Amino acid sequence: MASALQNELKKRGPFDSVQQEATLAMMRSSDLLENRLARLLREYSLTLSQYNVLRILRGEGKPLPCLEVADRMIQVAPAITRVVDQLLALKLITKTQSANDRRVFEIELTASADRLLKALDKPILDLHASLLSNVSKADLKTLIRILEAVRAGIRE
Amino acid sequence: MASALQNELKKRGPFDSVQQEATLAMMRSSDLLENRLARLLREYSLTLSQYNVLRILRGEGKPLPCLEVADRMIQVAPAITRVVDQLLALKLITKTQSANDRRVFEIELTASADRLLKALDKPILDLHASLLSNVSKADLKTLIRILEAVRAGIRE
DNA sequence: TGGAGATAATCTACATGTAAACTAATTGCA
DNA sequence: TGCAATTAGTTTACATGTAGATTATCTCCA
Repeated sequence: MASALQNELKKRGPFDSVQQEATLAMMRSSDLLENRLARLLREYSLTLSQYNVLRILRGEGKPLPCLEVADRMIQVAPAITRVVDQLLALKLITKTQSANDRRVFEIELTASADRLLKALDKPILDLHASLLSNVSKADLKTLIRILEAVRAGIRE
Repeated sequence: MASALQNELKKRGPFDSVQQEATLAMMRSSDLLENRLARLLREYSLTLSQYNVLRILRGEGKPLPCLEVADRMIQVAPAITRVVDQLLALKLITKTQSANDRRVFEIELTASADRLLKALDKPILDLHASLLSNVSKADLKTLIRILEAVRAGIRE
């Protein structure tokens, strides 16, 4: 015999929950944002992955090993290898074998990448601002805080 | 001459903003959640896309045209065509040409899909609950509310 | 010192997502 | 009526993400 609660849930499918709704909301919102960002970057012949690698390297301000970059992108090693190859071909990074540990290859931005990133700053900033223009700063800070808790919980 | 504000921003790279931080937070959180869900679904030989199609069809409770399903997934038409083909091969859906409009193909769950979804309900519910277990219900509701505003703003 | 296990990165294979061009069918309107 | 524009869906081509196996190097410790 179905409970009243179960009957109520049936309206939105069995076993629905606020956790499920939140997860779907995050995935849908993120997809939309990714699409918009990718569309802007395409005008500069960059993919989102490529841009992220460049952004991380600039954020760090010094050369980084490949897998260090992968970690910060929640990406898997083979994907980084490919992106690094692409960026090398575009002469946006250099890759040098570390003297200390010859397994490690360190990645560094070229001057050309610095210029490209500089040219991208304003358009990217504007896009971010415009995409989230109808969300208050206070809400954005709340959002960031809650999402931090989400990620902390996922990684155990 | 650099302003005090610019100097301050330099700490985290030029032109950083709360909007940018929020966007990155959403994308990273969503990626983590997607990975976990995909991992669970793989045990049932389903991809996240396939599961989403099934879930949407069950939620609707009646047959839906292909592109109607695509809309709700923020997916592009060709991707749906492929997923539909896969689900057809797995005998989890049926596809019938509409009599009213012969351009339209309506998709419907099979009894086998109903059983599969039923078997998945509990594990999926548990996973969602566990992934977000350290976020309070109140925060989840706030999260959902803010994300709705985010999406409303993106679609104009 | 030397071998087992760990680590950085790559290679291969495959599934998925997106864009662009295309087909078939419908609608609107002149 | 009939043709232009629109819409549903497919096909093709290509870029990206993930898994699993592999290579090269390093670390630890018996």
